[in-house]
Amino acid sequence: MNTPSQTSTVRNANVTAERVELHAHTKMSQMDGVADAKELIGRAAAWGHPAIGVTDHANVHAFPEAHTMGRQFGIKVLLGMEGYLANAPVALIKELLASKKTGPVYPPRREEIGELKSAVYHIILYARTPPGLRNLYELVSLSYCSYDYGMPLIPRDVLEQYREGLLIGSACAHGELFHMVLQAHLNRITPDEFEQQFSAAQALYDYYEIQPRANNMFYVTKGTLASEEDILAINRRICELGAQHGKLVAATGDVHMLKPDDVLLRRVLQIGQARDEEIDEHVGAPLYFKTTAEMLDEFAYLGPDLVRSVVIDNPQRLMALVEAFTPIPSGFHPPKLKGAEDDLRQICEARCRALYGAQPHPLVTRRMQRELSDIVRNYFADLYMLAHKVVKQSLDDGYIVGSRGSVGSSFVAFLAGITEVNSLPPHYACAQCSYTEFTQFDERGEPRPAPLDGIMAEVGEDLPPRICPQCGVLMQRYGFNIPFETFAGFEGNQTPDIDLIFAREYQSRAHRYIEDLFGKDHVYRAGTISTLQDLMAFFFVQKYRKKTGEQWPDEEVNRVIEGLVGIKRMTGQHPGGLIILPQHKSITEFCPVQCPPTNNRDNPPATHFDYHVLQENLFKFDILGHADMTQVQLLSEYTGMDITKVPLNDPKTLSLFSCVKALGVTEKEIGTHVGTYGIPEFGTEFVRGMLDDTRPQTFADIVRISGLSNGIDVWLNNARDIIKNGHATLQQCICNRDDIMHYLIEKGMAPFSTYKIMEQVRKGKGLKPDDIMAMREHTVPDWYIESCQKIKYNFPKAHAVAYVINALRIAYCKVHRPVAFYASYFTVKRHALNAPVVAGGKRAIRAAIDELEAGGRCKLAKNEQEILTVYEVALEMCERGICMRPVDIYKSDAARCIIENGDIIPPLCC
DNA sequence: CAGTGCTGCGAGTTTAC
DNA sequence: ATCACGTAAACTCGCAGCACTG
Ligand SMILES: Nc1nc2c(ncn2[C@H]2C[C@H](O)[C@@H](COP(=O)(O)OP(=O)(O)OP(=O)(O)O)O2)c(=O)[nH]1
Ligand SMILES: [Mg+2]
Ligand SMILES: [Mg+2]
Ligand SMILES: [Zn+2]
Repeated sequence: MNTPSQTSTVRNANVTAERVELHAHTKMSQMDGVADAKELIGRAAAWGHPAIGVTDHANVHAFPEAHTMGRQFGIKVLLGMEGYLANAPVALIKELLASKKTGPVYPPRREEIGELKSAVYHIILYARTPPGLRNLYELVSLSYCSYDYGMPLIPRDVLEQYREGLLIGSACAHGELFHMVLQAHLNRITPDEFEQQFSAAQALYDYYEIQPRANNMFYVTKGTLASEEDILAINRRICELGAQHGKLVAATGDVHMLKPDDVLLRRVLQIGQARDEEIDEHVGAPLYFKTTAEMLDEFAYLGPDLVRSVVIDNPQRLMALVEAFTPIPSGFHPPKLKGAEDDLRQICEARCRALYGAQPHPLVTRRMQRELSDIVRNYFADLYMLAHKVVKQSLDDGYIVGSRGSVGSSFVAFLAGITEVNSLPPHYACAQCSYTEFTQFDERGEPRPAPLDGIMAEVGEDLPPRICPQCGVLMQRYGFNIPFETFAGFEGNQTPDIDLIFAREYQSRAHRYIEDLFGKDHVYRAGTISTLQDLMAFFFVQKYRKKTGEQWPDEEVNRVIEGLVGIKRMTGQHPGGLIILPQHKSITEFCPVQCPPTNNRDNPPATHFDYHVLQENLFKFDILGHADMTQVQLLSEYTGMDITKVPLNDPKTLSLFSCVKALGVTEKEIGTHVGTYGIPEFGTEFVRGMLDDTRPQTFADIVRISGLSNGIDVWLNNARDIIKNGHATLQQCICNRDDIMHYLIEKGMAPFSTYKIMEQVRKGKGLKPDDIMAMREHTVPDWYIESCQKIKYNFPKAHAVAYVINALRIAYCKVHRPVAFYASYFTVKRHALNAPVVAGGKRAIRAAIDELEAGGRCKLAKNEQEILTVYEVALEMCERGICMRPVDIYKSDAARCIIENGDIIPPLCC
């Protein structure tokens, strides 16, 4: 027979109609499937198949990608799943689940499924209609949240309840119907019993599946069946039963890999992860995606008419039953808070009056009004108000909140207390009479021909002192000069998130507060999906080769590794992202949910899809934890000062970023040229090296260093060389993403296109050819274009400013309240603090450092690296004449350092 | 007293901001 | 000698410690 080539990527000319694969696993079939969804769907399209189904084990993770790929390749993709049907009454299943006396059901052991396992069958569930999709999402959610017994089960009763809109197939040899036919074939049940049981069971199904003989050869290998002929007989019998009960029979492949070569991938995967020697023979089965001709050939034994209907006609008829719909409803569906728009306006106006008086400077009013209208138009007012409420609650609870991310670009966010970053251009404001003066704009808000008194400072913190002309007092200095568009874009077409950081201890309380505000069923953790990466794939290959003794050429090793990368390992939870639904929506309209496993039972359930695919449709609020907040809080307690009120333009504090003098030690004593050990984000070897190279003197330049020191190829291979080669100064380089937009607008480019370029570059996607052309036309120099191409990630200026603010607060204490600084530092780093060594003083610390460095410093494990860093800070502390005492069982606190007579007493845990 | 199960913790891995 | 993004969170597994049990 003329079989079309497996590797052919073109439509097979020998058949007049093509089959539809109705049973296919992708890499999302946890550690089982090795077929990439894109490749699978691409191949189905290339072969001219009118559709393909995606049916992963117990999950629907692949839906969004599969749907997108279907569109891309112009082929219908059926959204389905191979579930675990639990053929037992819900009550019994619940009893089994509860039978573990105490504590969580997790983690269930495989062998514990015991008696239940015999009643668990595979079953194919397709979403046939939109309500069917919703039901499928409900079933997935229930299987993970209520019926997870090692595998997420779907009790039969529950399935009946959510039956509407589903298209149900009988699945593989592990399916219920196949199992019954097998029992009858082996005479383990009488024909009467079979007749009765089968009729009852089959009512649930829309179609029966038969599969190639190779899929089920394991029954022969294991000895359950005598020969291949038995497998064929069972398939013939299933066809008869289909005719008898008026159900379609479809030939399906139970695809687990794209092509024959990839059978090896699945074996490597299986052996790689096997705990013991239980290696399933079945895993060698050739479950690759089959052409129409191959399937016609395989099932030829059914006779010419039947083979055509099971391979081509029936699958096509089933495919036609499935309606067209998307896995996630389109549009942005943000949550609502009653009266948010008015409340936000009022809050902003009140704050504005407090800072800038009853008649604020026109620039201030204009910026506020422009932002507010944008915010309202894009349905963000409610989200601002939500953030405002969370911040307020936290402050009321006595925990400070830090700002983070691009929201700091919004002046309204500043007025609403969501960020500490004032994004206006640099200006003076009198605390007494509210007189406001911008250096770059006149009293009408128009650009000045020359800056006020020639003041060139780029941000408020760098402004020289100035006396209010009206009342003669020193004025406040504000403004970090950040455009709103870095957050909101130009046409309201992007959906940014809002990021807040809290002390770690408060993070979960903030989460709970949001749950209370919107109701538990409207707040979900963003879910994540972890997949196999290169390193583990390589280990799997090693293990396989060791077990089998096979030698492979390098290309084969690489092929297998590449093939294994991206296979789903497990699902997880986002570090702090909460998805918040509008009141009238339910999560299963968008995706299923799953419960947090093991220790995190208090966390809200997580979305089954990751945030990436939900981003355009639902709002995410990032409530992150950060040690900085804990440290600032501790510093306030140790010093009795409000650390958030500390001056940010103190020369001694700023000098830490360029020399060690303010610490009263020599470079030699502490082993570095700058004073930023222990200052968050500025203390690493890399960043200290940058500071040494650039010696920043101003707040603005420290913000630049912050941008340059975060992300690959921003400083090294990029800005550093540009400065060294004399193409540009530090101030002209791309330091933060806003710089790009600012520079290109200045060059005369259209604002929206500069925004798009900025977004591309900050995500590491480089420039499009069109962009490069446009940039050249506007006389953008080559070094600038190259720099854009290299950047892999770039901060927004607002984020850099927020973090520099925190760094400077901590640095202020390092200079002026050193004991409190070291006490707070060691408290936050207590997991890496070896108190006995540090209490031993300089000599002991030096010895410990030498010991760690003896084996070569880049060889150090991650935790050893952290311990080393803590030693370096400890050494500096000793050089400044501050001592750590040994742990004191009477005086030491459980978790934090205590200060007594200028000495630090470490916590008990150290 | 050995066996069992629960609990907490560190290491390793991945994702995310 | 080395060319470095910094930091937070979650999950799995294995192991040690401890209480309970037959
Ligand atoms: N060092 C470092 N910081 C990051 C990275 N990704 C994100 N951050 C920090 C800086 C971001 O401003 C902040 C918040 O991240 P987001 O994902 O919310 O992005 P951002 O707010 O910048 O932009 P957005 O408007 O939300 O798209 O977290 C990274 O890869 N490295
Ligand atoms: Mg953000
Ligand atoms: Mg974010
Ligand atoms: Zn005044």
